Amino acid sequence: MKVDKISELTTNRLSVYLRCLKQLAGAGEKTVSSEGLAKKFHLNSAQIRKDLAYFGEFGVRGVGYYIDELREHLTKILGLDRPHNVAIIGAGRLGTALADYYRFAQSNFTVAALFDADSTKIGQSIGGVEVFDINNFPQTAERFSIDVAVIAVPAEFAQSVLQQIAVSGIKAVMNFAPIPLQVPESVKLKTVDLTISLESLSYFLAQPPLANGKKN
Amino acid sequence: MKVDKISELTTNRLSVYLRCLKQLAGAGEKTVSSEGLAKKFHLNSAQIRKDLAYFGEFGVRGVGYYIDELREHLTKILGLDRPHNVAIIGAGRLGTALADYYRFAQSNFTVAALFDADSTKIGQSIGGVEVFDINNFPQTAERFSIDVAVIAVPAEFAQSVLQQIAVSGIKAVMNFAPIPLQVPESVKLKTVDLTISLESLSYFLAQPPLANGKKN
DNA sequence: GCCCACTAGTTAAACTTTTCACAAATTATC
DNA sequence: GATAATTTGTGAAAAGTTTAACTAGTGGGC
Repeated sequence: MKVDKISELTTNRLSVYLRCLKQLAGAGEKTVSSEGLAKKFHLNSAQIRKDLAYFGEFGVRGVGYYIDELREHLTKILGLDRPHNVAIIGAGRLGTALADYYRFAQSNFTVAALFDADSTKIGQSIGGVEVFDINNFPQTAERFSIDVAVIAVPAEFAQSVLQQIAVSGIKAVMNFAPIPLQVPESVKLKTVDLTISLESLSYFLAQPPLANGKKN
Repeated sequence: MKVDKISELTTNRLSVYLRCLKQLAGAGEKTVSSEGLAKKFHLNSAQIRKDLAYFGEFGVRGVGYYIDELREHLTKILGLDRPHNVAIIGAGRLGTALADYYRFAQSNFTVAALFDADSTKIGQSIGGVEVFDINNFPQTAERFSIDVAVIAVPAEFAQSVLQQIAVSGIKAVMNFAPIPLQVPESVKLKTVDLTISLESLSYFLAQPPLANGKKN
């Protein structure tokens, strides 16, 4: 089943499937059916099959999926078979926390450099990662083979930082600044907005509970 | 336009609109049209109108929306007209970083308490917020009038923490643990998965750039 | 080697979300 | 007060996503 464009919803789920497979492999399982995966992790089996079928025929009818084999496929599809070097822009509270978080989440992502505009921070080492001058981003990014940037600066600086990142050829950016950004053609931007998430919970709390007990 | 259930996509956008309105108000604007908002923040004007119309007729035809008035409406709809007390479960790297982050993001959310199972952490004060024993969650949550909980514990503990939270009557939970959770009926769970976000960027990098320059 | 149980891949239907397009309402202008 | 210029609110179309149902392989048991 070949298709032009794969939805981001699908690729996000591939990450989830991969994680589930790791868990099953850890438990010593050799194969798993789409139904088995679905039951265990509260997913829909048809959706799993469909998501996987976009990329090839990985399963065996009557058997299911060989876990090790499917893990390899997904790892490759997601580009996790090679290392990625991450730069975090903004060595403030959030930036350093993210650096720490990703450093200890064992994965193919290495936080290779922090960047800041504050001269008192530049040159410091935070958890073994040096803070560089944001104005030298292009050279430093090249030196460390950065391919993913994380924006963790205050909202008002996010747009100009994004521009700086973009011109130095970075293609993948994760943004934590709570502000809509104008995204250059060349860049894939993924925004995580911690404020929106909280406010959406607040909305839920503000709703009058339904009298009939129907799910909201 | 009354409707049974409001989509979460809609309520998330309400947060965005509210933020845009704050910015416009700060710039001294008095009214704004859906088209004006859309242009300025890269949204779709019909969608803005529709999202707002779910909750009432806030606009004036021929004029647009009165910014102050609409802000008040949205603030109320999102339940941001009253304070919320947040508990963060897990006083590790991520938990403390989030506590810090939310403490300084000026908003109606106050991080009132941290919780952990590690006895060496319990009793400590981190950024002015005390760490309590997770086993006393129900009493402590009651004492601080907690209405939102944030799960920032390792994946393997997330499910049991969620259960503990749920039984003590908390209705809104934000989860940072990268694992699918079984959610009790009474709870609204919002998961933010920092790993999936990164992996989805990795997928993008792994894709061969399209020869015809079509957008991917 | 044939049948049965099982399960992937796929087509089609159902559902959700976004976008379009226009009638209805409002203000400014003459 | 009629006319033109706006701009909302909304019904309908379009696009996208999920779920269900079905077809076609696969392997084990006999």
